[in-house]
Amino acid sequence: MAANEPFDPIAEAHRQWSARWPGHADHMAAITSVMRVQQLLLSRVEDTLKPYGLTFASYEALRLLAFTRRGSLPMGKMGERLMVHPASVTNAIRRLEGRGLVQRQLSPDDRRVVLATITDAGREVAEEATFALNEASFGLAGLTPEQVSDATALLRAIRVAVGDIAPPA
Amino acid sequence: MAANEPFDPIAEAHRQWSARWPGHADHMAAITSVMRVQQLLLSRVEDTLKPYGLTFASYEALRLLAFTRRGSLPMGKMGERLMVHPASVTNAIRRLEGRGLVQRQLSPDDRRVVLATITDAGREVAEEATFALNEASFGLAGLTPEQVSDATALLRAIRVAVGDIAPPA
DNA sequence: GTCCAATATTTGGAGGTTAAAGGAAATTCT
DNA sequence: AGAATTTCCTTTAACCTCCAAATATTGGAC
Repeated sequence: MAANEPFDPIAEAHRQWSARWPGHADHMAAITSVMRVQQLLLSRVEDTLKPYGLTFASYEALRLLAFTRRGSLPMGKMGERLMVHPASVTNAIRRLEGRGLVQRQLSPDDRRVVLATITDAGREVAEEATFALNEASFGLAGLTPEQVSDATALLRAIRVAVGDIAPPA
Repeated sequence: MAANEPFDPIAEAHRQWSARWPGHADHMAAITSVMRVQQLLLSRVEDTLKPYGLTFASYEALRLLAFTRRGSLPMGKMGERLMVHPASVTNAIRRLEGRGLVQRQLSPDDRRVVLATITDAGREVAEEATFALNEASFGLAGLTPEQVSDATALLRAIRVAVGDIAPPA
């Protein structure tokens, strides 16, 4: 995966773009860089999670449940917090349920609602996986703390520009 | 998709993390931000491409072919340049071939090699889609040029830290 | 009381990604 | 030559994402 070639495909694409549409090359390079870095970091994180039988998506669902007081949340709320489509939540929870890390039950208050509840086994796996991820610095060990917080700030600016979150007060 | 709620799930997750594992919260937030921004930008780009019947993956394949002299490239080379798994290339090219935007033939020099060649129709679609993406600034219109280049530089630092590319000389 | 509209979740389908396995062709070794 | 290895590509199998179309339940209007 990590080719470490002396050749950078993104830099090459930027050259091509500059030669034809000079005013737009930087935007293209930025988008492509986001895609590439996401791919690299996801791959690293999933390597760390593999021993626990979790993908990043299922880890996030489990972690979210572990954070709540009662250890349970309606499916819809999970989709909001994880910022993914409801169908993705259904999918992830179904698999976790199959492994006994989560249970599902209809809400007594509103029987349209499905409550996902983390089990003791689920809490244990979540705790161990979290330790492993923290230990690995989520794959960002090679960066300085400043680089990490600068990157987060810039990404937050993009989220604001795109309307994902409100601008800072 | 763009909820624009007064509530930021990533900020909330960062709070939770800080309360338990203070030294690792920033890494977690950085990773999660990369994932989220990738999702947002991909969605915007694909909205722009939709009228042309292209996804971002297939657009990139088409654009890559259009950049070459003869308009053709071996499948393997495409995987390297696009930084994706060979199976992804097979997939993307199969679909493009079905639409008549690309043709496939065995290389006369080495019959293990499959050459993908862009057709005239393919060049036309690539040109139009590129115009649309440039016009939309790849979804980054709300950012200053400095923010765009800063983000790209920081993402390049991450790629270096992760071993994706060599450090600058 | 009924009926209709909104809400919550699941299902099915199209695409994308990777890993693993297999066939065919080229290359290398003996 | 002949055999073994390597390379290139495709296929299959998991998973993830989203969308669109059911289903079921609630709640409000009449």
